[in-house]
Amino acid sequence: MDFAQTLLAWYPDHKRDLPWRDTPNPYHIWLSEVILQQTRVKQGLPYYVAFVELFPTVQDLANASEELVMRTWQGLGYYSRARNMHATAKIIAQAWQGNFPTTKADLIKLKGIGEYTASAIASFAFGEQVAVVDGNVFRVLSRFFGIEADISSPKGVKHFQELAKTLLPTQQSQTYNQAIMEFGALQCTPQKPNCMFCPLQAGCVAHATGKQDSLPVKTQKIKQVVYTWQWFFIK
DNA sequence: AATCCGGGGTG
DNA sequence: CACCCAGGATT
Repeated sequence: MDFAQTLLAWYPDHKRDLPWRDTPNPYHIWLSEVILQQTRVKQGLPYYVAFVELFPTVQDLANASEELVMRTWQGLGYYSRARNMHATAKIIAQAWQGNFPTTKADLIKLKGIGEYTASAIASFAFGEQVAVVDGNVFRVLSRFFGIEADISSPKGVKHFQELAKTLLPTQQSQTYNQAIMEFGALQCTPQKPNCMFCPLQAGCVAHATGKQDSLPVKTQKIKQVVYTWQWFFIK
């Protein structure tokens, strides 16, 4: 069984039951994707529930006050996500008559929707044949194929995006995209991946070479936050 | 290409 | 404390 088929077989028995799964509603999918940017599912889930409850449709979000939108986002961080989301809701409500753009090409033009999110919405909501590449996918691919391209450089990112394209199955590409991300989140985790019980173990380069902990390669300037005893005196 | 944006969990 | 999280925008 090849890479994609193994993940497709693994997925049904392991996937978490999340409210934005198994829905074709592009508005709900978009909400979840924006909320989950650089945010763990456990932290984002209650915010997703709150947004759907307060703003059932994209028109409702568009018509909401900036103050209410920001207040609902309060505590999630990366606040430009909320401002961009609100602006994009207005664009979709007006220029698109409340109907989401249905292609990655059109989606990526919207504020707060980049390469990843455009691909995710196009795949999950509209079944477009595009590979979705997020932090989970970088990790799974770099380990399984033993790729040491640096994911903090545009060149490295491109390398993984090209590889991801070649792996995309012609059938069930949408489910496959969700499967590989879920696999990265639950099985091929950043620290202490569960290699002992892994359906991809036999073909995994990182497992064979013991490089699980050094992949993916990500070189980045470490921002040094200095904590000193002086803080103690700040009242 | 490098920086910035952030709260929260993990080892 | 260092690193990471369903990344994107700006410089």
